[in-house]
Amino acid sequence: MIDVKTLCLGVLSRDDASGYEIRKEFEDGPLSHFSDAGFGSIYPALKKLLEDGHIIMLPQGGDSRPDKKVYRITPAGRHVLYQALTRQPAQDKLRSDLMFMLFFGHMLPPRHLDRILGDRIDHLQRAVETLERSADRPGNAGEKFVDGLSLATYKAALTYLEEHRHELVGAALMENKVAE
Amino acid sequence: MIDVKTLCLGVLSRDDASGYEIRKEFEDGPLSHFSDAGFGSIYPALKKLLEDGHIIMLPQGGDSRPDKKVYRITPAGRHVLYQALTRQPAQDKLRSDLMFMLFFGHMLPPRHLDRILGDRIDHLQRAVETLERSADRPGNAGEKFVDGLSLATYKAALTYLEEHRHELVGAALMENKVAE
DNA sequence: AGGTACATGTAAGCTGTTACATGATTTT
DNA sequence: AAAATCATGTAACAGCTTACATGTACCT
Repeated sequence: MIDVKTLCLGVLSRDDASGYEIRKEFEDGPLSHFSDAGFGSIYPALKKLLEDGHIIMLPQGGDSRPDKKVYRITPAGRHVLYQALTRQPAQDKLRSDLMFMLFFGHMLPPRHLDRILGDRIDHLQRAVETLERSADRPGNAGEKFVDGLSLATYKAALTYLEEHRHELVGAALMENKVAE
Repeated sequence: MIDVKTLCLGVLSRDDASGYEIRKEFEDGPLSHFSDAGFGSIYPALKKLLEDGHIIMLPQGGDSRPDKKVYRITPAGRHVLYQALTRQPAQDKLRSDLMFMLFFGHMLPPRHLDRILGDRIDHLQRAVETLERSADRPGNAGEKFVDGLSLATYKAALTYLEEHRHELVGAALMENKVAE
C-alpha cells in the first residue's frame, strides 16, 4: 500500500509546496477522495524525503513567511514515484463506520439511524456539487478520469441512499414497536 | 474509527464463531466491503475481549477439532457493541493505490495502465455477480441495505471504467508518442 | 482584542501488519 | 503423496494518530 512519502511525492510532482499546502491537498484537493494524511505523518515524511534526496528545500522568497519551507521534487524523487506508480496496486481498502452501523441498522434507535443517513446524504451532495463544478476546469487526463470515477460512485451512493433511506428507518421503527 | 475488537463483536452478535471463521467473514462475507482484519489483529482482539468479559469461550463439542475455539458474545459485549453503533460515525476512509495510479495515468506505460484497469474491471464484475446472487437470499434489513449500497456503487464504478477506459489509455499512448 | 488561518515540528502511544512457528484434516 | 484448507498464536516492526508545544499574520 502506497505510503505517505509516496503520496507527498505525488503532490510535489505537480507543483512545489510546503507541508501545510500538501496537507490541504489531502483535505480538499482531488487526491482527498482516496488518500489522507495529517501533519503528524507529512512532516516526518518530508524530513525523510529530504534526507534521501528525493526532494529539496527551496530558498524562500523574502516576502513569504520566514518559517515557511517550500519543497520541490528532484529527478531521483520522480524516479521513485514512477517506480511506485508502475507496481501492482494493492487492493482498495475502505473503512466505513457508517456502513458498519447501517449493517445493524434495524437494531439502532430510528432517530440515530435517520440522522447518520441524513448527514451522509448532505455530505455526498456537497461532494457531488464540488466535483461537478471542477468538471469543466482544465486538468490532465488522469485527474479528469479519477474525478469522473469519484463523481459516478458518489452519485450512485447518493441515489441509493435517497431511494432506500425510508425502508431502513421503517424497519428500525418496526423493531422498536415490537420491543415495546 | 471502529476497531478490530468492535468488528469482532459485530460478527459474534450474529453467530458464534472461531477466530478463523471471523476472518473469513472479513474476507468473503457481507462485512468485507467496508472492513478488514487479519489473524494478527483478530486473535489479540479476541484475547482482550475474553479478558474483559465481552465474549466467552464455548466448551467445544468432542467431534470438532481439539484446537478450535468457538466464542460467544455476552450481554456485556452486546452493550459495548451497541454503544459503538450509536456513536457519531467517523468519516469513511478509502485508501486506493489504483486511483492514485490512475491520477497519474497519462504518464504511465499504456500496457501497465490497461492491465490495472482490466484487473479492476474483472474484480468489480465478480463483486457485482456475488452481490446479485445474494440479493434474493434472506437477511435482515441492515444487511440487505448495505448489500444494495455496495452493489449500486460497484455497478457505477464498473460502468464508468468500461465507458472511459479507452480515453485514459489513449491519452497515455499520446504521451508516449510525444516522448519518442 | 479575539478568532481564524497559516506554519512547523516532536513524542508517546496505539493499532495493525508481517513474518515466524506449528500442526491437523481434507481434498485431489 | 502433495496441496489446500483449517486452525491458533507470538514477536518484531512499521505506520499513523493524537496530543503537545510554539509562534506569526490577517481579518473583523
